[in-house]
Amino acid sequence: MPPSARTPLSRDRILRAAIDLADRDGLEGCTMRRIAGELGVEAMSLYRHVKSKDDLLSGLVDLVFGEIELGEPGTRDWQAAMRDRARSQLTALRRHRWAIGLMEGRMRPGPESLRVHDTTLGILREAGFAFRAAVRANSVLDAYVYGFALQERDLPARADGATAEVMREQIRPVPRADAYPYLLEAMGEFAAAGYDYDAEFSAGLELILAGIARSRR
Amino acid sequence: MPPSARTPLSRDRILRAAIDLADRDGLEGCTMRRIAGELGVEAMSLYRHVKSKDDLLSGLVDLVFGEIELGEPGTRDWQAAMRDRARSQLTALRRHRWAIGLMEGRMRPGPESLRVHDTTLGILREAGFAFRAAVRANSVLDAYVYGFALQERDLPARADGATAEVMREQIRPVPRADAYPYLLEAMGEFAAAGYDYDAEFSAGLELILAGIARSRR
DNA sequence: TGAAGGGTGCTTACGCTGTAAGCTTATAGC
DNA sequence: GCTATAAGCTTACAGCGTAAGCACCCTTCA
Repeated sequence: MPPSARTPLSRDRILRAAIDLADRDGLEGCTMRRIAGELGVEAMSLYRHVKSKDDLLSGLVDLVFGEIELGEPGTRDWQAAMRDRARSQLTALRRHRWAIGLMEGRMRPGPESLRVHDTTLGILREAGFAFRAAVRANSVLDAYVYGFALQERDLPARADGATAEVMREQIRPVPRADAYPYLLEAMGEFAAAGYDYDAEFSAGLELILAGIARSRR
Repeated sequence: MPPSARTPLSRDRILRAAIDLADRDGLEGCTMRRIAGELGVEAMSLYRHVKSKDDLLSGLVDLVFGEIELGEPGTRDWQAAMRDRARSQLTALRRHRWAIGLMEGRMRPGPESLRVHDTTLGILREAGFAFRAAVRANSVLDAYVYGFALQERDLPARADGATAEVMREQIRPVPRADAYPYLLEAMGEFAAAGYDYDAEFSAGLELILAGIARSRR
């Protein structure tokens, strides 16, 4: 193959290949050799552009942060802004489920991570939140979004009949299945009427936004 | 060595050794060979008592769920009960930071996990929550606790001077450090006055509890 | 007393991982 | 056209989870 035919490797191309692979095969499917393979290259070649696997993961995380959309501080109602931010964040986490456990764990946050945190804080500050209150509101909302994404990722269940069946299956091996009456009640209900993740997310979000609004008097 | 001198292996002994190892060295330090080493045994011997590494992890997770303390449904004020539960859950997650990303991800939840979810639901139901409201309240609280634990785990920072220094360090490599004015403000504040995780957790928790109480009118 | 059988732990081996060291080839500047 | 530099490749190693099969001990029954 003529050398001109191959696009040169770059950190960006590597990260993009890696994120696609992770989206498709999960984090443990995203190995250096597979990423390289995807780019028609050997594993060790990646190390010219990436310090280590951990560095690569940091890059991926920052790419995900980059997908979170935020308005400008001071341009809108803070509740609307925070609502949009939470939704955008959830969307990004849904698109890249493997990232959920990684988002906050990086030793040195990338520029997109810094941007997100700074802007969110800014929105609250410009809306008149006292410093401590802004940090707290931000922390509570953030915790909620991550936690929700975590729950949602791990319930293999969507709200169809299969869900209830799966859960019932899980409970069966237990000595006395009726030892969990409330859980069984829940399963029956969901099997009958379904469970709408989006609606539940919104409901929880509104509840928290109201709590924040109220807590600053 | 005389055979009577060695305690026989068992699933329970293995899980206990593994949880200690994970607490000490983190999840990636907790390999089959190391666990075995801790017990004076070869790696493959573990497979007599544990189906796979994943099975072992499920066992660990259920052990952590087992540390979450809950009262009996119907015996107390639901807010007090949920507050205690959230604190107990956070304590368990702090003790076993490696577990945070694993707690909800198991394909078949163990008996302790089922107990926790059932009892929490029960507390709310017995306090008069409608079915959907109980599930929602539980989900929001759960999300908050996991999310908070996640944030807390990943900020290597405690609220001392080192924290601000670390964060400042992280921002430095960025083109224009003053591109993050709100973040810098936050760092300055925390460096001066500290950041109390427990207090922040409580504040967020109360905010959510109030939101839940209000949302059911 | 002895033989059979099952459970327990060990040995060996395989394919996978991240990555250190050093080599080779392509490119750019004079 | 020669040389310095960078980019990608090759080889190799230690460690991972675990499949297959062996060796031993402990129980049970004749």
